[in-house]
Amino acid sequence: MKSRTPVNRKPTRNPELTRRRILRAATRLFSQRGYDGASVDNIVAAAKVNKRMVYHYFGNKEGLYAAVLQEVFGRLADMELESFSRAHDPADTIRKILQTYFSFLGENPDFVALLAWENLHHGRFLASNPGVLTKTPVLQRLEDCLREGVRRGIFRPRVNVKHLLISLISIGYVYHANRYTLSQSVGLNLQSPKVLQEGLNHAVTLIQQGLLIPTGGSSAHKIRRRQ
Amino acid sequence: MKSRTPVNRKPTRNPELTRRRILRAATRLFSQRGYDGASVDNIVAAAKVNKRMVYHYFGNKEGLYAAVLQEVFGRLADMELESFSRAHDPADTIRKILQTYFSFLGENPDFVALLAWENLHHGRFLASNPGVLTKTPVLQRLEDCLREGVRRGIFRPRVNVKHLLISLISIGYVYHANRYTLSQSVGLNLQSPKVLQEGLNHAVTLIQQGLLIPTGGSSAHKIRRRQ
Amino acid sequence: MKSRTPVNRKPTRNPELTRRRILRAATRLFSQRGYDGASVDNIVAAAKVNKRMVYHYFGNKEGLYAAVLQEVFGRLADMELESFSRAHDPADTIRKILQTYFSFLGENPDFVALLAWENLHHGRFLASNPGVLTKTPVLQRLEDCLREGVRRGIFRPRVNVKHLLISLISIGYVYHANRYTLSQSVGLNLQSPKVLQEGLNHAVTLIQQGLLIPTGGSSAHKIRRRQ
Amino acid sequence: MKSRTPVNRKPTRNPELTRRRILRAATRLFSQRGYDGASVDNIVAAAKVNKRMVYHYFGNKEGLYAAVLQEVFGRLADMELESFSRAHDPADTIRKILQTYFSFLGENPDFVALLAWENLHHGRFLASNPGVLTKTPVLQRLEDCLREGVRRGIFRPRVNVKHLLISLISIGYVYHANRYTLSQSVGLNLQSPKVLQEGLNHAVTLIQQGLLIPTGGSSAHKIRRRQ
DNA sequence: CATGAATGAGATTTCATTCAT
DNA sequence: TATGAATGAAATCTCATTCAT
Repeated sequence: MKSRTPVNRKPTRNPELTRRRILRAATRLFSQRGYDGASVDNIVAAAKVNKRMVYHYFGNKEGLYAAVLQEVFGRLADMELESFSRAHDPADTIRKILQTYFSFLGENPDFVALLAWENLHHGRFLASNPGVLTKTPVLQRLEDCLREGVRRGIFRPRVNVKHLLISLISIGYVYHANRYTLSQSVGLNLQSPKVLQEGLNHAVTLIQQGLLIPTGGSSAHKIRRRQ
Repeated sequence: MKSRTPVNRKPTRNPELTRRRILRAATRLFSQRGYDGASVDNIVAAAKVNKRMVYHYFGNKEGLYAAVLQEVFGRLADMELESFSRAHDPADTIRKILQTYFSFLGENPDFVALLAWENLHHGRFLASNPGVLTKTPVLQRLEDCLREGVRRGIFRPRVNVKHLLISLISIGYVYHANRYTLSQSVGLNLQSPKVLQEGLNHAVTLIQQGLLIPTGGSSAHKIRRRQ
Repeated sequence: MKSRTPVNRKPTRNPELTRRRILRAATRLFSQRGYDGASVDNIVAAAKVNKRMVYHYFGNKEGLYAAVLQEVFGRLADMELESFSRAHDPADTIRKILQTYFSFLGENPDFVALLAWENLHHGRFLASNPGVLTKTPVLQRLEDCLREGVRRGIFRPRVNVKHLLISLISIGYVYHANRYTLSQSVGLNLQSPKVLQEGLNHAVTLIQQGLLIPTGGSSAHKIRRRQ
Repeated sequence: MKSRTPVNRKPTRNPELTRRRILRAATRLFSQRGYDGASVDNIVAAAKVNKRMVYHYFGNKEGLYAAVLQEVFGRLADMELESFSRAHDPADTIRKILQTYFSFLGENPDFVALLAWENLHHGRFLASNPGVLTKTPVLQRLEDCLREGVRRGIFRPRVNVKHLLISLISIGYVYHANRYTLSQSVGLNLQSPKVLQEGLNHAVTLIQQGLLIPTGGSSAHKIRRRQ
């Protein structure tokens, strides 16, 4: 049984702006420090809004985190819908996919970080918000590409498309997500754009080549039999 | 409404055991929840030791975290020294490296998680504890392997060994580190050992193949020119 | 992780309904959780009205509470005016009064609860809102009844009517207000209508009997002397 | 990932005293303001201890409340074991029980208040802490007393002992628990010791009388038939 | 070596209330 | 009349760390 007489100062009275400011600050801080490392206090200080507004617009910290994930992971979906629409020749398609993921990850460090946080939390938020991360349409595109490559007699048959997509994503991903540890253990400065470009070129060649029909050389033969 | 009747546990008086218990609990909790998510209280509760002991043995929370990193990242170094000792034929070596990293990451989820946390923190602890993660000896081994492959006329020349190592690590790493998000977006259950085995086989073929000298086929030619 | 997509409900534009909805929800929540336990947010959520309306119609939370008390305690006054109108024979009147209070309390758990809250708050609101709980007209009725009983030679003289009224109210009250603790300590399920009916019958006999002129028996004599 | 360097001032280092101080302050404040009305801040301020100690000793606010209930309700159990041990003559026993409850409630306003709070919360804490309020041993004592009274030919047979006990408790209880509202509606100052004493005397007479075998008077006959 | 009591700061969340529209 | 945005204070509880024994 208490009475409280709040003194108001100067309300912003711009709901959309308030919401956006919170979301933007939260995106930055969650991706930098993770769910536990970023406090609501940090976020509202960065967003320059009243703390209460987080609860007004997002319910609670988890709700805010979910909204951030939705927005950031939505960028991937948008990108995937935009790109990969037109058909190219098979080898080019492979290159295009690699390039596109590589660029996207490079330009969206928020995404890279949040994806990593999410995996570390065993996909806990994604599990409770299905639809935030959906099955990628690139899979279909890649399947068509592989089939076409085989039809033209340049690609090996029976390549598993899902595992291939994982390979394509992996190589790009690790350059950005594991920048700091890889720099140390491999001895390459992965912050450098030049090195990143080298990496992408390397990967394109490696994987395009890896899909080709093997030459009749004896050693190549040996390789295939060993698996 | 937890019951808080304090139980006077009698002192353990076993310094080495106490230390190990703390380290074990901390490894689990730090890898599960990260530095911020795991509290000293959580750790001592899991380790069933007195809280003060953490400060006794490790100075503070950061010291404990550093000790955990040292121990866990040390396993990688140990593994790298053990394996890759003697030369096989080049293609086999590639397979062996891939396989070894893949197994190591599968068997050391702590390592995978802590590596990810560390990257998310921009390698902050690794930077202040140099020597925890050193330049890998595998690089030399791989370089020898590549040179031998070229000498035997089966591998392409001018393959960048550092980027190749990154590729080798990447593919294995992502299967384990991005298990949860990849499962959703690609539609493969990466928890399944069978699927993991498929992934490894796929990767071995892809990369071995990717290192071969390309056939004289027109399309392959096109590929190389495009880069 | 509540979903907070705001739904723009269109204004009700029905002042009387809005007021009633607030009052109804507040009555329920205040009686369930007390003044401190029921928040304005709880109440407006239950009433499905805009929070500002509480302040519009009732000034503030205390005003709302006062309005609730007024309404609920008014029911007692109404009941007291309705019942006990015409004279019956004295013993019957006693029974009637007991029965009526008992039923009223059983049918108005809100009243029971708010009365208890009010006592726990040392009658704070009643003190600042005199007239909400007035001296009961039943007192006069009971006095007449006692006098008549004495005149007829069946009731003891010199029975204090105020204390008698307290006794009548007490027994009914406790069955409803202390339902939960009494059930445990006495071992009767006071939720059961059958048990409540037994209790009422028991009380009627006990008190009717208690008002009679004691027999000349030696033991009864002893009792009276002992006090 | 924050660092905090706490500055300690002057630890009390007296666990038993600290615990007692918290418990005493909590008992007072919970009984005065209820669970919701008493804040942990209020309690630690009154107890002059560090807030953290509440959580150290009692887990959380609910745990503290449970401990308070245990202590306060324990007083009733202690009282019940102490009193009512020796046999008196039946009428005296009735008086003794009434008197004892009346005194206990008068001397333990904490108990009265917490009992009321607990009922208002539908016995929520008692339900989760069974054993705090047990079936009273007075029941047995009262049963013996009734039987003896019947044997001696002074008490009516077939009086329900459980309902009688409720009656005995009720009358004493209401004088203390409903002091504020009853004062207003009946017009008696229930704060006054003199009035309380009158009330007790009234109740003793009423109930002792109510247990007697009814006289053969015609009106008394009518009463019994009406039920 | 080991214990658990003690601490101040800060975490998330809810409070009653007022503002602009 | 009605809405929902906005607010400062305070709620419960946890944090990393240090103290006396």
